[in-house]
Formats: sequence, C-alpha cells, structure tokens
Amino acid sequence: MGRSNSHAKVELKKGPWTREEDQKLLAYIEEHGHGSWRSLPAKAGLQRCGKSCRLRWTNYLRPDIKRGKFSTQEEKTIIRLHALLGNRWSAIATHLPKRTDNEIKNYWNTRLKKRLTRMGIDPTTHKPKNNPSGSTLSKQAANLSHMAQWETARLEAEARLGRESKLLSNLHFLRKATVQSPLPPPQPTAPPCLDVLKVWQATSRANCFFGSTGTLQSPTSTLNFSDNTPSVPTVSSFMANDVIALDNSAAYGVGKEKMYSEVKDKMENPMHHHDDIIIGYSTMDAYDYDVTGSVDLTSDNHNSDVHNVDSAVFGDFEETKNYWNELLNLVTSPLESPVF
DNA sequence: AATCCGTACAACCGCCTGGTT
DNA sequence: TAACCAGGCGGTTGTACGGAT
Repeated sequence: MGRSNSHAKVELKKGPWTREEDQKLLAYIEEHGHGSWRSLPAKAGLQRCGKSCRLRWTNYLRPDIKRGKFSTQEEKTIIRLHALLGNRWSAIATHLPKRTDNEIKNYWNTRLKKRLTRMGIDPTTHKPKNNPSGSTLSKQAANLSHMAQWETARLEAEARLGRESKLLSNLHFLRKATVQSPLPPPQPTAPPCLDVLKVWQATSRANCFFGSTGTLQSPTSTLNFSDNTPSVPTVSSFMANDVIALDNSAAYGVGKEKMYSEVKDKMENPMHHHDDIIIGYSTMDAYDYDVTGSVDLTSDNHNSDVHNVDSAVFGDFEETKNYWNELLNLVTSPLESPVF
C-alpha cells in the first residue's frame, strides 16, 4: 500500500558527531580524499549531509589543526587584524597558522569582544566608547580609523591587482599559445603593489589623495598637513610599497621631528625604504597591549589612565612604526595565503 | 542536592560567489 | 543569459560544563 519509499529522503542525522562517525569520515578521507562533499557521506557510510561532513573535517578533524588556548601573540594578531578587516574570519584565519576561522570567530565572540567591551572599547569600531570629544584619545582613535581605512583599501587593492595580474598573465599565455602576441610580456611578478595612493587613484573610489595643496584624502575623510609640515612630493615620487600618512593631529610632539626627518629621508632615498610604511601615531595599541597584558599601564608615573595609555602606547615613534611594519608584514607576507 | 547562570565551542543555517552547463 | 551546483563564509543556535547560590 502506498507508494514505494525508494525515493523517500534518507533522514540525515544532525547534532554532535560521534566517535564512530568521526572515524568513518577520517578513514574515508585518508584513503580517497574528500572529493565531492555532496557524494562523500554515501560513500563513507555516513547519514550526514555533505556540508556537515565538510564542516566537521575543516573545523575539527583535519590533522593540521592546532587546538587549545590561544597564545598572547595570537590574541594580538586577532585584535589587530579584526581592527583592519572586521569580521572577515577566513581572512584573519589565513594569518593564524593552524587555526580555523570558526575557532577564531568563537574566540572573538566569547572572549576578546567581551574583554574590549569591559574596557570601554567598542569591539566593532575599535574606538573608545564615551570618550570626551576632542580628547587626545579621540583624535588618535580617529587617526586609527584613517589607518584602518587605508589598510583595508590597500588590501582590497592588492587583491584586485592580484586578480588583474593573473588575468593579464593568462591572457598573455593564451595569446602566445595561439598567435604571436603584440602584447608586451608581463612584468616579472613583483609582490602586490602596496602603494595605496597609486592604487586608490586607479579606482573609482577616489580621484586623488594629494591635491596641489597637499591635502590627503581618504574615501570618508580628509587629513590636512599642518602649515609647518615639510612640503609633500607628488604621489608619483613615492616608491611602490610606500604609504606615507602624515596627520597633523597624529604628530603629538614627541618624535615629531624624528618622524618628519624620517619621511624626508624616505623621500630622498626611496630605494632604502621600499618596504616601509610611515604613519602617525595610532591608537591601536592602547587597548591591544592592555587586553593582552603586555604592558602594565598602571605602572606608569602618570596620574590618569588616559595619560598612562598615551605614554605607554604613543610615546615612541619607532615602536609604533615597528608595530605597523609588523602588521604589514603579517598581512602581506608572500608565504601566507592571500587575505582575499 | 537542586537549580540557575554564564561560558565555551561545536554545529547548523542562510546567503553569497564562482564555475559549469 | 539563466539555471544549477558546490563550496565558502559569517551569524546564530544548541548543548555541555562548571561555578555560584
């Protein structure tokens, strides 16, 4: 009676995986590779959907997964990258070897986010909450925002350039394979151009960064050089990989001269600096160090927390520059997977 | 001992993207 | 060009667990 159940849907199992299921999945993938995830469950004898198998493998069973407590360095990396990339967990995960995006996401949502919130920092914007307008921290938070915008744009531009470069290479290869190509051969593949100024110029997002008045523009805001700022060369005089973001409000006295002299040196000897990034003081470490406990903010001689933060975080230009270089190296390392 | 509550994390769901037909 | 599919991604939920009451 009734129709045949030959086409009836097999009830797929949900919920936690059992040890037996794990073993079946592991054994199958070790022997055959995963192949098509959709067809895998039937072949492996699992009553799960392919998607569930894929998630179980990528987030739990894969042999190259590191589990357990996140190190301080990993925490710092997550916070820094989150400030730049937002909730792009897969992109963040490419810079944390052996950690999965799911694990990082969970760690952020259950720990780091709360820690930042407790400290009065908005985990979404990475800016201090309820800070009096016009305060030093507020200015520096704004500065961080500029940095983040630039860096995000840079990463996007890198990805775009990478894709275009690949397309060009493929096109050249195809042409060469069929007819004699009139196209010039592709340039030797250099690391993706980091000159966000040039890249941004080439996009529809912004027409220019440096106008004739020395105004520096980002997609959402404008930075102005102070009157006593050294004259700024045109974009074309920068070497690739150079991003120079000088902000009047960012140069808070200490190290200002040093910063400008370094910029000057950078202009005059661009070949010596092709991997550098020079920026103003950023706010990022203000909570970064505190969150990770690398700096005891209370041990300073200053009276207020704000001063402690200022001093501990923004007092040394070299440190700040190194921080950004470190971060740049992190996100641009050719040995790592691309962010996008 | 029972219950409540917060935390951590595995897993699911819905949407998006890129490739193929 | 549209439809379909596989895989990837991020948001959210479900559940186990431990500590507090």
